[in-house]
Amino acid sequence: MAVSGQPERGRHAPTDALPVSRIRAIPEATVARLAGYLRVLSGSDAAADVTISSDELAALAGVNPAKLRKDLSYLGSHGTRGVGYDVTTLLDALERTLGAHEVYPVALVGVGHLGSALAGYAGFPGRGFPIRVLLERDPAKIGSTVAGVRVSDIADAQALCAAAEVTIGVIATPEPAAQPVADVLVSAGVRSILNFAPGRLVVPDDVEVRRMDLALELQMLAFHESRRGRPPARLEAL
Amino acid sequence: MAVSGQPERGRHAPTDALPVSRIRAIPEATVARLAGYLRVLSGSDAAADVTISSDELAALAGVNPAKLRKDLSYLGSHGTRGVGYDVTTLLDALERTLGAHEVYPVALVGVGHLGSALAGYAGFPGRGFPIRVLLERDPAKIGSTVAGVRVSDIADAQALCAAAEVTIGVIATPEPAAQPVADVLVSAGVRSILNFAPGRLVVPDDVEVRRMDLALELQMLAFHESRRGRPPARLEAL
DNA sequence: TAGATTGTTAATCGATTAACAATC
DNA sequence: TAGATTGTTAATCGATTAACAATC
Repeated sequence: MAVSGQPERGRHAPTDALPVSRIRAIPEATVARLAGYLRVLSGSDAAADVTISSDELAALAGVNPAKLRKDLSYLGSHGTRGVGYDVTTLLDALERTLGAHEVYPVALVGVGHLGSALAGYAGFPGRGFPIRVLLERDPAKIGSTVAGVRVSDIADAQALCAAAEVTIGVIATPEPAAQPVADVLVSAGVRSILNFAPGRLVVPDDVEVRRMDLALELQMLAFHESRRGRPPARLEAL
Repeated sequence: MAVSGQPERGRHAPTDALPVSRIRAIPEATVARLAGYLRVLSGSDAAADVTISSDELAALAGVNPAKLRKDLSYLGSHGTRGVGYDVTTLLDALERTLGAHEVYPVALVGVGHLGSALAGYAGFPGRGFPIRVLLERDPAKIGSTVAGVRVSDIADAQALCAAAEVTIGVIATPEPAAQPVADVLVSAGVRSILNFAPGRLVVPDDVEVRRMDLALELQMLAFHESRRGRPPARLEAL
């Protein structure tokens, strides 16, 4: 596997035997864009062609072609100089790297308006993320059925998540419950959390949290609005 | 206003007369963190103290103290060396810079499960973002009332948004409708859009779009899960 | 071979962080 | 004054982009 006789690149060589896609850590921003490329490529328009150039795909994805090639280089070499990328091969490499071939069972906590709406997304986008567990604290909701799944007691999180082999937890509770719920999910073995409650969660280092913070996003838009010439509707304080 | 007699710092001096907070463009990442500081400071715990140090606030917000001070320096000088930041003054500076004193009327498009849930957030977080207009394409929904607001025809977007002085548009439609809806909002004068539909919107340069892309976030979590030792539940293709 | 396009290097840009002089 | 903490500079780090040699 290792290149024999050649001087080694890195100072240490513990990753020599790993497949190419693991040699370098892929930057977060690149992963996000890779998901974007996968999405545009899967969208039937482009998939019809046998081959696609970095310029074409970059235009579809709305990014700089140099950045796109740099991004794709993290997958290894899947293009042909003078020709472009074979769409099928590239799709496969993207899916493989992103783990998009696999199924990630989801536990969703908080079956209020938002939680129910999320559960209703037909098992979440693209069938890779089936909601297998619904959890609640409110006894009035426990036992009911939402989107075809029985709502269970948050107290049973550990057993249910283990049985359903849950890998991703989604928090759709009111703000004050978010941190305790995260603690419960973590102790139930969940290592990936999507958080719809505002604010930051404190979790162990090996737990990945992605935020969907509506209040934050609105605040960012408000900032930009307030910087525009046009003054907003009305002033409150002051 | 300008420092007389002193050599000028920048090459050009067109911003000399502007208030301190506008002299430098504030990086996007900094704005996001500023919103975080505002949030922790408003959370009654910290607000009780008269003064707070960068170390304390940094700990509360979960960031590096040096970064915090750098971030706050974009607001101008509001701290006292040897003492810390006066909480009231800092809160005011944060609100002023972020435009959090002001009200930003919202138009929400797509009153399905997700849209209704969003509308139900009691006029959106913190009363700064009242939903004034609800828009739909489906005749069956037009005329109904959701969260106390009448659902109107998307065809009337322009008149309704103008009358309500809408500054922020929220897209909660199915994916294929997102781009046309964005076009409608833009032509209705909306310059800030929060998009819950997957994928990228094409808009003029002066329109700010923030994405809340559930599919993308799940994909990011899936990527990290697939890199862990523990193999996920089941393999699909291949 | 000539034309096209990748993969990668190097330059640029911007953001994070450490360190410390200024100063309360 | 001595101790504490800001505001800012400079160093570091990482990501973006341009440019081009490799090569189909």
